[in-house]
Amino acid sequence: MRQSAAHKRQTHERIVEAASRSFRKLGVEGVPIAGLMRELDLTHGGFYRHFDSKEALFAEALAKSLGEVASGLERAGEAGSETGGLKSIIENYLSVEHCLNPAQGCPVAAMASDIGRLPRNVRSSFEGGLKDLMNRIARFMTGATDQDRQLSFLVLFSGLAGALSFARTAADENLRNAILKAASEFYIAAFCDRSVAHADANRRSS
Amino acid sequence: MRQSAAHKRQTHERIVEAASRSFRKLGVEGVPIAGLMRELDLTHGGFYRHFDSKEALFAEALAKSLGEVASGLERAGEAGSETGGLKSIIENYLSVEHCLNPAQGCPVAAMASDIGRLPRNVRSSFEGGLKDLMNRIARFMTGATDQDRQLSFLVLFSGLAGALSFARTAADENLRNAILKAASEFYIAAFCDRSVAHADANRRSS
DNA sequence: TGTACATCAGTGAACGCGCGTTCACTGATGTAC
DNA sequence: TGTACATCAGTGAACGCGCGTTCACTGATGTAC
Repeated sequence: MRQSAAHKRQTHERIVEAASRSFRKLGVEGVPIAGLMRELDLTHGGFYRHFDSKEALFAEALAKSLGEVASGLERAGEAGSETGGLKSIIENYLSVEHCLNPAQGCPVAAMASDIGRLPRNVRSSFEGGLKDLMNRIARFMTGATDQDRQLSFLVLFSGLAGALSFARTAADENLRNAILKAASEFYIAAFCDRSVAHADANRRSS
Repeated sequence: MRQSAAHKRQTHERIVEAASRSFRKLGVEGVPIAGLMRELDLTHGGFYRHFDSKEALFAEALAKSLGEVASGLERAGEAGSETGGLKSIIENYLSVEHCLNPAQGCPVAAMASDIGRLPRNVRSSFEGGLKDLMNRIARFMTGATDQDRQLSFLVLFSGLAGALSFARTAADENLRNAILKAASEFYIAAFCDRSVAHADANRRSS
């Protein structure tokens, strides 16, 4: 029952899509290939017509979800452009909705520790996707040079991911929401209002 | 070959100690019980004389490492008290050394995503340890009330953990060090120098 | 103090299970003539 | 346009392995007399 080339591409895409959601929700080890394929009404044997290994799928799913996050943040930034865009980006990232839906959210917040333990070559390809993200969003940052804005973005992004990831560890809903709110206000004040502290830090480091 | 009660306590402690290091380095799934016991020149069968399950060990190891982090940060804060303490805490947390040694470092930075996926009861006990940590370190924060200082601490702590965790995903050493440096300078500027932005955020949230 | 017995920390084989990966096979699709 | 053949996406059984956990056993330690 061979399928057409177009159908193969579609199946490949469906696997990556489902994997990217499951990995974010359950972690790499929490997603068996057989289960993933069953979810798509396929059997596990066919998996290796599409990917060399589970790790290769993970790398591809990670890249895809990182690209989606970039698009989402870009959209949020453009939608809120009358207040500089960045405020919308921060509020969007630290929303209760994002916190409650890791499967559709940022892979860094959902899997930072898993990514850190990956073999070097996979981390390098991840770094590529990350630089794309950085280049698309850095324009919303304040800062004199491109490099300033890029570094600022990395600081902000890691802080946002840390806050979201941390909020998700909270068992108590009130604590979780308090963290999201406080972090959101802090980063908006630090990076949007006048970015005093932040500009200082950059100036001193140069 | 029954051992004395004192010897049992000592063995228990050795297992927790080795586990807390291995879990931080390799993640929960990366540490088989048999391997852990072998590392201590024991066999895996005896494990269940000490713990109900692997998960119970994880909870205990997590609590222990969280307590050690609290002590380390407290020590750093007191050592650098002439500059307010907080600067030392931040520099200590975001040091290259901490980044390169997850096994001896902060469990939140090393395992945030794993913790978020834990069953609720384990997350609740983790939250207890976290509140201890918060209560010990919040005194180094600026802020009018206890609650202000505690919330500030949570924002700072999650940001630090995010930056460290993110730096560890970087395949490129220069990028990794740049993130650590930029984040360190940013958080020092935001929370130590005058804490302008931060005080603003707190004021607005009340 | 000595003796008989219960306890239980630690051993090592075994159980049951789920996982990533492989492979012979099927049959619809694409291609060469 | 029709026919013969090669390709290869997907199937489902199987392989090999490592894991968490259990269990009968051992023998030093603690306890009761």
